[in-house]
Amino acid sequence: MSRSQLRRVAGATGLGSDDTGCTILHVDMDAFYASVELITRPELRGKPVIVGGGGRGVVLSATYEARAMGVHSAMPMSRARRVAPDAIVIEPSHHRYAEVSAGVMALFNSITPLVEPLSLDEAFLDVSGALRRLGSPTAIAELIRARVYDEQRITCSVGVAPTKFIAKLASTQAKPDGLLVVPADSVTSFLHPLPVAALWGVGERTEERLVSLGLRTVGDIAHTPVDTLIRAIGQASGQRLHDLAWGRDERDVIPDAAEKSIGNEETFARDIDDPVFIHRELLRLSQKVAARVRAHEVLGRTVVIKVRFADFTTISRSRTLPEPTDVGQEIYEVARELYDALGLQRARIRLVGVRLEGLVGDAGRVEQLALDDGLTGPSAADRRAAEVAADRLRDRFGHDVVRPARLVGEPE
DNA sequence: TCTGGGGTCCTGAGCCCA
DNA sequence: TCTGTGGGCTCAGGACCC
Repeated sequence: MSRSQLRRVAGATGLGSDDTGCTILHVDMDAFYASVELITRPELRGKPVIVGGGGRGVVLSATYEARAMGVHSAMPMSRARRVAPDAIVIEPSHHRYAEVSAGVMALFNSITPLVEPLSLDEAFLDVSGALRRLGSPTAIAELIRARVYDEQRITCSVGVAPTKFIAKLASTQAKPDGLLVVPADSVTSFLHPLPVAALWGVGERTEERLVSLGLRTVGDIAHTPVDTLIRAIGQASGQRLHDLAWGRDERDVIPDAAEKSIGNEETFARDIDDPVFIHRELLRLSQKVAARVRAHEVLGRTVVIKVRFADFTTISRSRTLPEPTDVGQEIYEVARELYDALGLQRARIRLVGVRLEGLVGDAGRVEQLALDDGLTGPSAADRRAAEVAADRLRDRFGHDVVRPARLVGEPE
C-alpha cells in the first residue's frame, strides 16, 4: 500500500461529503520548491528549510518547520535568516521545479483535458467529463493526491467545489496534505466567517479600506449594498467582491490561455547610477524578451520599461509601435529612448525591466520595407534573421554561446 | 525590516475622432 | 463653422496574485 492511501479521507474537515455538482478541483502542491528540494536531499526532512536567493532576494518557499518559526514566502531573505537562524538555506533550482511541474501537469491532463495551470505548482481542473470514467469528484481528488505522491514524492492539497473561487479557498484551508469538499449548499456558511482578505483581489490596501468601513468578514461584504462597495473600492472591484462574497463565480476552467504580455526585469546586487550599465542591461533584457516572444510565436506592439529607484519608488514608460515586433534590437531601441527621455542625472537605480504587451499571433507578420532599408545598416528583416539564427545556436550549444557584441565579456 | 520576478487587471487622464 | 459628447486608444500607475 502506498503512503498516500493511508492519509485522511475526503470530507474529514466536516463540511459534508455531498460533492454533487462540485466538478471544479483546485490542486496546490504543498511548499512546492522546498518539497522538490527534499526529494534529492531526504536528510533534510523534518528540518526548517528555506528556498530563496541570496543578497536582496526573498523567500520563495519554506518547509512547514521553517514556517512554524515565522518564515513565509515573499519575506526578505535577510529577515528570514534573522527569524530562523538555524534554518538551512537553499538556492532555487528552477529547471528542476519546471521538470516536476511538467510531470504533475501531465498527470492532470491524463485525468481531464480541462486543466488551467495558474503557476508551476497549482492548477484548476474541471472534472465534469471524467465522472463516469473515474468516479465522484472526491474520488478523483483522492486519486490525484495518491498519484502525485506516488509519481513525484511530493504532497498536494485539493479543494473540491462548484466554482473556481471556492475550490481555491478550500485547498488553502486543506493545507498541508489535505482535501476539502465544499458542497453547493454549504458555500455561504463556509465563506461568510472568513476574513475579507480571503477574497480574491483583496490585498493589504483593499483590506485596510474595507476594515476602515467596519467590514471584517466575507459575510460583512455580502450584506453591504453593492453601491457602497463600488464607492469605496471602484466599479469593477466592488461588484466582483460582492459576487464572490455570495459564492457567485461564473469563470470557466480555460486550458491554454494565451499570454497577454512577456517581460523580464532585473534587480541589481547594488544600486546603479551608471547610464552605460543601464543601457547594456536594457539591451540584454530586450534580447531575452524577444527570444521568449519568438519562442511563443507571437509579436508584441507596446514596449514598456520599468525603473525602480533606490527608495523603491517605481515608474513605467511605454510606447506603442506602428507594427508589432519580435526583434530584440527594435525593442531595445524603443526601451533606450524611453529610458533616455526620463532625463535622469546619476539617479540610483535598483531595478530595470522590459516588457512587451499587446501580443498577437505571428501569422500575420508584415515585413516592413522602409525606403532606406539596407542602405544605412541592416534591415529589420536582416536583424530578425540574425536573432533567429542566434536562437538556434543557443538551443543547440547553450545559452552563452552567442550574444550581442556590446554584451560580450559581461557576466550574465 | 527591507522589500524578487513574472504576470494580470483596473482606473483615470489625455487625446483623437465621428 | 462651432460646440458638445461619447467611444476608443494610449499611457502611467497602483494593486494584486503566485
